[in-house]
Amino acid sequence: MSSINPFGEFRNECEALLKKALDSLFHKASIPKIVLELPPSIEFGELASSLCFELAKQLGEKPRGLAERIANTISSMQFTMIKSVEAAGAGYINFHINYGKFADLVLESVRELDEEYGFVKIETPRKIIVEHTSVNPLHPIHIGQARNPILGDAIARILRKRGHVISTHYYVDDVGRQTAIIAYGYQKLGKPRPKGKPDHFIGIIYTITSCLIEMERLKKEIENAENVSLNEEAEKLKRQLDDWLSIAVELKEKYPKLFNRLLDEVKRDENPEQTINELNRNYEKGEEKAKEIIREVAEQCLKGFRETLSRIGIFFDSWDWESEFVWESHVKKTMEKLRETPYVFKCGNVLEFDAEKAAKDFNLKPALGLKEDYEIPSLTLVRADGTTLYTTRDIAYSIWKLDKAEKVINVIGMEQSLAQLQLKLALYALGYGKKAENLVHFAYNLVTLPSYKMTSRKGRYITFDQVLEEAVERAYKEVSTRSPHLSEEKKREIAEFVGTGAVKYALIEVDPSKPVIFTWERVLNFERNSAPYIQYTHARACSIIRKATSPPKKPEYKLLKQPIEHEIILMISRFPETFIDAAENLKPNLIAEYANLLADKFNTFYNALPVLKAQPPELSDARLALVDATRIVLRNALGLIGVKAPQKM
RNA sequence: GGGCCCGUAGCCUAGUUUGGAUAAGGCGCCGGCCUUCGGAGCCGGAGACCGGGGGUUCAAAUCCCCUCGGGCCCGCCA
Repeated sequence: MSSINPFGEFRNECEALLKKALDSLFHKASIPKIVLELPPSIEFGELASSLCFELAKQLGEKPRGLAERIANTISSMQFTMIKSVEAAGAGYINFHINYGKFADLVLESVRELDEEYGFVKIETPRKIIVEHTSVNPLHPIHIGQARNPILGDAIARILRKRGHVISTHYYVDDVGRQTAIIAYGYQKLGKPRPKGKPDHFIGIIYTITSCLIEMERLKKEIENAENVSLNEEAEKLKRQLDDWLSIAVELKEKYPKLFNRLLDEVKRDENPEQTINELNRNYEKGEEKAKEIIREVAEQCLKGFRETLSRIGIFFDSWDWESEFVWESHVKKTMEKLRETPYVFKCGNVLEFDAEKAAKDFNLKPALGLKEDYEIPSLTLVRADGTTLYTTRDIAYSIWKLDKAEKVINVIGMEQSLAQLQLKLALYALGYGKKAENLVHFAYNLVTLPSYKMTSRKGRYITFDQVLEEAVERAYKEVSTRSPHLSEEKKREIAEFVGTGAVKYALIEVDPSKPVIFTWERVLNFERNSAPYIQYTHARACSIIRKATSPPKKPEYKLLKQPIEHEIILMISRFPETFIDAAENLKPNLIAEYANLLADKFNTFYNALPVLKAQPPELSDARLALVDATRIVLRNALGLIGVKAPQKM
């Protein structure tokens, strides 16, 4: 006897009995929809219904009386998984589980299904593209961006286990002004070979170059503004310039050689702005020289990204280059089609998309959760010089993705909500409305630093590599004090999965819609961070199993009578429902929370009750099965969020 | 000015989609545990008018309206 969803079996039985009782007692019309809820405490049973409150209103009777009648009716019926049904409180009906039978079902199911326990498959699997990370190849991945790969990877893992066919995509944003700027700087330096990690090296060049370029640009604009005596405007620009000047001082101090060389080179160029724009135009055209230099820079960066991401077990099925969509005319064709719709208008030499009109014509505001009187800003599609903008190219890319898959989940920060909305509306305008419904913007809130705002353009950031390094280093010290007897190699290995696990957990445990303020304390304090705690708990369970002379031979599950044992069995039985919830609502944090709670309960059990030395042997065997099941569920849960479950640590 | 997101003990968070019983964890604080299988652990305690005000309801942290505080967006950046 085994079940992929043991708690579901209990739930079904309760529902069926409740329905039967209601049908026999009351008229169909007065019966409210049956919903069973999880009671706040185990003393109220494992499932409960509050429908008597509603029923009472309909019938003009007291809820408590109704609850008693229903409970009595059910009690006279036949049931298997239920121990008792009681009326309670002001009018609740509480269902209590028969733990003797239930423990048998739960523990046998977990141990039999093992690596598949909990992963209830969806009836209709779909082909889903999860696009995540997609950090621009200009600078290293910083901690503000690190929430993206971790969430994206967890979502992909969860949906895959749900039975969907998942393909993870990285969108390489190699087109645009910013890539032209870094390529410009790289070229001016004579294509230097990177010192250290390539993305870090590129990041430094990028910041210095864009700083120098911005200062040049601002100086000219200030001049212009003063010539036509726009004093207020000039003041504003001067403040911006001051900001960049202070950054220039920082950069010059940190990287004197690179800074001075780039400064000389930029000064020698009569019009750097023009050179950069030309490079950008040439790249969009697919001109060989531009291609060579920009691709070289981008590849250097991606090499660094792959290094970082593979360290934490994140890989991609596809690397999609934005430039390919330009060169292969996807963008051009999409633009041509879009121009034929009534939603594109000219503003000088600039092409604009009328998102507001599209939303109105297709009556999409209610469905998109927008107020009717909110006017959606228009989106610029093409610059005066004929080059395209990011979101324009993203329209073509989105169509490509939607052609390849039935559903597309884009993991993108919530600051891009408006652009994602405009993109979606453009798809409707193009006649892709049906497909656009399957385009999901998985938005997450920002990771910020308490002291200053991270900006990659200004080079003010903490890199993800730095965070991982610190975390692993700190874990190493921790391991060394706790287990000094281990070999150096072993210590390093443990430090690696503890440190990276802690970082992952810290970024995944919080609801993605909430902002996270990054502090070293938050990520590196292993006393408070739950990943090492859960890993430790798992290792503890493994340790007991190692010490057992044999697998449980004749467990007598009826002997598991302690409340904490019941709580663990119940919790384990609910893993499948938690998994479904996390998968259907894209909430990886539920898994993190679940694993932590299960670990808590297991540690309570561990401290209170003996396993191997328990008497009689049938009880010892039953507890051993409980330990084994907990081990399996902890491992399966950690696997969903990409955290290693170690046998020892 | 408009739009979106967030607000729960000193601090970090769960619970809000689908309203139900005593608002749940962790950190920190106070007091205990060499109890056998791993102390990255366990047990106990103090600590919250769920940002504020109205409303709907038998029932509101949860739904509606107003309001305050913080963040983000409204670019020929991405």
